[in-house]
Amino acid sequence: MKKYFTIQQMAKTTGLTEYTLRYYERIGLVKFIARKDNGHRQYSSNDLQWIEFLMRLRATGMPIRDMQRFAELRYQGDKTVAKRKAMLIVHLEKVQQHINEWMKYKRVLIQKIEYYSNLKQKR
Amino acid sequence: MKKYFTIQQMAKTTGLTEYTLRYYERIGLVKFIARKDNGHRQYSSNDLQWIEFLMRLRATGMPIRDMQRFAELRYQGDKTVAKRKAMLIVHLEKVQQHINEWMKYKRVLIQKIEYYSNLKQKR
DNA sequence: CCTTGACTTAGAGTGCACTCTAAGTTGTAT
DNA sequence: ATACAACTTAGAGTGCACTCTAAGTCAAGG
Repeated sequence: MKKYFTIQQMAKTTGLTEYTLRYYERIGLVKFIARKDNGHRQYSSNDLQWIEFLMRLRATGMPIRDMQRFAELRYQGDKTVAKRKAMLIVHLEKVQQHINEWMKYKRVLIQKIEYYSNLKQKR
Repeated sequence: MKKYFTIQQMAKTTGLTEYTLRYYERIGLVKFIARKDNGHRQYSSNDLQWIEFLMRLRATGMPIRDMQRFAELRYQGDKTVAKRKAMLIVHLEKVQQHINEWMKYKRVLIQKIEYYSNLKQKR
């Protein structure tokens, strides 16, 4: 019992616009979306999962170019698993660095806020 | 014994380009940079600290518009401390949210990597 | 019949934050 | 003297990731 989605439903579910969904297809991030008799896209829940994964990669700052590379590998099938894994490991490291950086900046912010609080007490 | 920097030295120290340093002045993020007799900028270590703080705000995703607002308040002096503090508290919350989000995505990445590892073992 | 919601290609426009160029000036260093 | 490193204004260009428009087609539902 498979569930299918129209492009509009996908837009609503993912938060991407229909434009972006077509754009992602155009640039090869998403491929082989099933079509109804009338040519309308029929996204499967599998497609949804893939798009949501893409969204996470974007949200963690992966450039479109790299995502295209990743998608290309994915669509080549299981033989590229090692390469994809390697890409994700590299990306994970970047994500970790980013988190570290932001935590450092967070501390700076907290210090600044504390500094402002102390200033207030003095006057 | 004050230390002064030329724009070139500032560029090197901060990692910003000279263009960007002038641009930040143009849009009001940085003001009242001292000048030598010949009109050349003389950045003080105080200026450096301010610019480095601005860079941290940028690095943590604060839009230029908000930074302009913050800078404006700063240049209005101590009477705006409360407002600046409030801005930083709001920003801190965003930074925290962002860190949480990225940590969530990090876990997703780790799971995916593990999934790939398991796939490999099966073949 | 006509509105709705898809679809197509190709290309233009947007917003952000720079980044650079042009075309000139001025003062210091070799 | 000449090269160098600044400086100015004003505006153009860049790169990214969308976002939208034009101008048309097509098929089902009320």
